[in-house]
Amino acid sequence: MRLATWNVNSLTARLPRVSQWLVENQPDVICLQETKQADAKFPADEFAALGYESAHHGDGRWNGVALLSRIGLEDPVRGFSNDLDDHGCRIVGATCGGVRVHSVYVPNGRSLDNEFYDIKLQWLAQLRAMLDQTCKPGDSVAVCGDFNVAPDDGDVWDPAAFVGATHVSEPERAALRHVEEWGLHDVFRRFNDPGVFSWWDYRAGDFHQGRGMRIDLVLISEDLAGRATGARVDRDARKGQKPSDHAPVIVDIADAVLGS
DNA sequence: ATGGTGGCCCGGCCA
Repeated sequence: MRLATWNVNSLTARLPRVSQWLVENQPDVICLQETKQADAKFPADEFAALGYESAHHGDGRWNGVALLSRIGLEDPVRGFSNDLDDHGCRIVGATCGGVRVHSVYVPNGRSLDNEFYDIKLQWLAQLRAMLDQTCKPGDSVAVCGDFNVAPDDGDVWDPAAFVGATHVSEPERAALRHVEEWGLHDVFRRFNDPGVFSWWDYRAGDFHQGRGMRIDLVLISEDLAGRATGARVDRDARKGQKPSDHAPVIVDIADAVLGS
């Protein structure tokens, strides 16, 4: 199973690049964030022509998340599934090939003293609560998306530049760890050194200067993590004409237990 | 330099 996540920063602006990327990279499941589309505008037909079923959760101008799968897509749920506010279409889940997959776009937080920072912490707590309420230990689960949190200082180009800023603060890192402590593994660093990033600001040539962060995560349950065979960022997708400010993250998972 | 770039959609918000 090839599982990917990509914040596309407007699917309307990015559709040609996304379609081409699907053809070239052949993910079985991909989670998209920041589609910035209403459900009626989501190009389900174009994805269907490429072999993907899809579920989208968006109301227009901001946020918007989607799941695409070519290995089945059952029981889609838009929002948190427990009546908690997902603050503008930030989570969609479905069962794909026996794995309960969630595409998430965690609120940015803006700044430590901003009300949206508290909403970010609450949102991560709600994500954990949703897992507790809808999934059992032992289930195959993936939570993939733009978490707007760099898990540790090795996921930031210069930790000193972010003192007092969001994405690196201890409370949000703790909130992310609490999600992982449900039973999810961030396997990326098993296959990559520190300093491999998934997002670079559009401004000031940050991408070409290597000033990025790893905030796009693929979190997978124990059974899947034990079968992970690789993880990478497709930096090429951040290059060229009209890129998203995020690059796709890909994790490959073997179908059977390795070495047995 | 308290900026910068890009998306939405046209003045200002959001990242």
